[in-house]
Amino acid sequence: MVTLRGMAAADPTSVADNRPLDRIELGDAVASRLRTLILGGEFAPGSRLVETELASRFGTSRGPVRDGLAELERTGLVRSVNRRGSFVIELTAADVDEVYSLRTALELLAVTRAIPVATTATIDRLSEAVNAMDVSLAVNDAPAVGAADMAFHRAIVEAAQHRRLLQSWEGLADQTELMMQELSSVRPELQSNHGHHSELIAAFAARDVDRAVAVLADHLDVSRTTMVEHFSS
Amino acid sequence: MVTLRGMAAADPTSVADNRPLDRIELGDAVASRLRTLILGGEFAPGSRLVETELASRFGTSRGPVRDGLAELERTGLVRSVNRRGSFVIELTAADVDEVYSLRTALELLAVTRAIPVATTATIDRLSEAVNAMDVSLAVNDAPAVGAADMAFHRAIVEAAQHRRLLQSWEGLADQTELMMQELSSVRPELQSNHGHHSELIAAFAARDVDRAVAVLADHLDVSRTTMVEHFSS
DNA sequence: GAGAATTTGTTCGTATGTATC
DNA sequence: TGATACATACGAACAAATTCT
Repeated sequence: MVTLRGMAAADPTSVADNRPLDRIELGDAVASRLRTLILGGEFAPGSRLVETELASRFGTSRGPVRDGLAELERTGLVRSVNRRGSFVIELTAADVDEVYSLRTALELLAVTRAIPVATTATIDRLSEAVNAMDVSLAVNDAPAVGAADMAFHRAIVEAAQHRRLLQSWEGLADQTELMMQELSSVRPELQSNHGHHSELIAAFAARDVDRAVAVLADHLDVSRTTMVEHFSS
Repeated sequence: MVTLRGMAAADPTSVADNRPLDRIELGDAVASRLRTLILGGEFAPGSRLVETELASRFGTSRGPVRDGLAELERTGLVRSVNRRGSFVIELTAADVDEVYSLRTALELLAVTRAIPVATTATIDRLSEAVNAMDVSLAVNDAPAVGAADMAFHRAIVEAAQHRRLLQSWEGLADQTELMMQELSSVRPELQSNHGHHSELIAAFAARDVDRAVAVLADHLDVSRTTMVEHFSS
C-alpha cells in the first residue's frame, strides 16, 4: 500500500552531526570511537578487527559493530573481506599517490566552486582553522596539528556547498590523517605549510580563483612529495 | 517464495542477474537485485524502502537487507535516515549539476592517468562498449543504451588503475544511470553522442592527453546541459 | 493529543565458512 | 591432509521510536 510517509524527509546529515552522544545510533558511535582508536595508534595498520572483541569493548552487540565497520570501510580506514573479517588499512607509497592525486582533483573543484559563493563567514572559518593549527604547533601537539590541517581543507570543501563533493572528499580525510600521524611520529618537524594556508585565504578574500587554484595545487604537491618520500622508505 | 539462498542452491547457473549468487554474500545479492529494481522503475524516486517488505520479497531476514541498503546508500541510490527508514533518492536539477561537475573532475583525472598506461586491450574495451551501445541503439532499448554508455565511461576510469578514483566514480554511476532512465523514458531521442565516443577512442590511440581531456570535457558538458534542462522543467 | 500499529534498532542463538595445528 | 577452534553471516525475537487513526 502507498502511504503518505514517503514524502521528503529532513536532511539526514544535519541530523546526525551535532547531537548528544547518547542519542546517536550505536553504529555511528562505534564508528566514531573506533576511528579515534585507529588514528590514535591503538590499532596499528594491518590489525585485525574482531567483531566480538569490539562488541565487548564498546559494550554493545555485534550488530552495531558491523554497522560501524561498514561506515569506516566507506571512509577507507578499514577493509573488509567476506567471511574473513575486517582489518585496518596499510598504506603504501602507491596509496599515498592515489589519495593525494584524488584529493587534488577534488579540492581544486572545491575552490573553483567555493570562491564565487564565499562570504566573510567562509574566510573566518578558514582563518580559525589556521589559528587552531598555530596553537597546536606551539605546544608541539602533532595529532592536533594534523587534525587542524584537515579541518582547514575540510572548510574549503564545505564552502563549495556540494554534497557529493564533500562525501567523496570525506572518503579520503581519515586516510590522510592516518598518513599524517604516521609521518609526524617519525618526522615531527615536517608538519605544516603555514605560508600556503595564508596565501590561500588571501586568494579567497580577493576572489581570485586562478591564484587559489595555483596555490592549492602547489601546496598539495609539496605535501604529496613529502609523504611519498616517507612511505617509500 | 523464491529465496536468494534457495535459488542459488537450486539453479546456480541461470539467475536473473547472470551473477553467481551462491558465492556472494546475501547482502550483496540484495543490493544487486534492489539496484535493478530501482533502475528498472519498480521503485520510483522517493519511494520508501521498508526492510521487512524487502526481506520477504527476497526471502531473507532483515540483516542482509540492512547490509544491502547500506551498500546502495554508499552508491547514492538510497538515502537512509536514523529511525525513519530508507528512501530512493529524488533527483533535482541541483543534483544533476553536482553529479556532472564531480564526474567531470573525476573522469578528467582518469583520462590523464589512463592514457600513459593504456594498452591495446584498453582501446579494445572502449570499442566494445561503443559497439554494445550501437547495438542497443539499433533496437531502441533505452535502458541498455544507458547501461552501455556508463560501461564506456567506467572503462575509462578503470583504465586509470586508481582504486580510490574508481570507488568515488562508482558513487555517481548509479545516480547517473537513474537520470538517464528518467530522461530516456520521456525523450528517447536525446540519447548518445556517438561522435564524441569515437573521438575519445582516437585520442586514446594517439596518446593525446590534451585532446582526450578536451573531448571528454565537451562531451560531459553537453550531457550535463541536456540533463539539467530536463530536470529543471 | 492519546493510543494503536507499523517499522526500525538491537540483541542473541545458530550454522557455515576460514584458519590453524 | 584431517580435525579442531574460531569468527563471521544469517535468522528470529525483543524493545524503542515514529507515524497513523
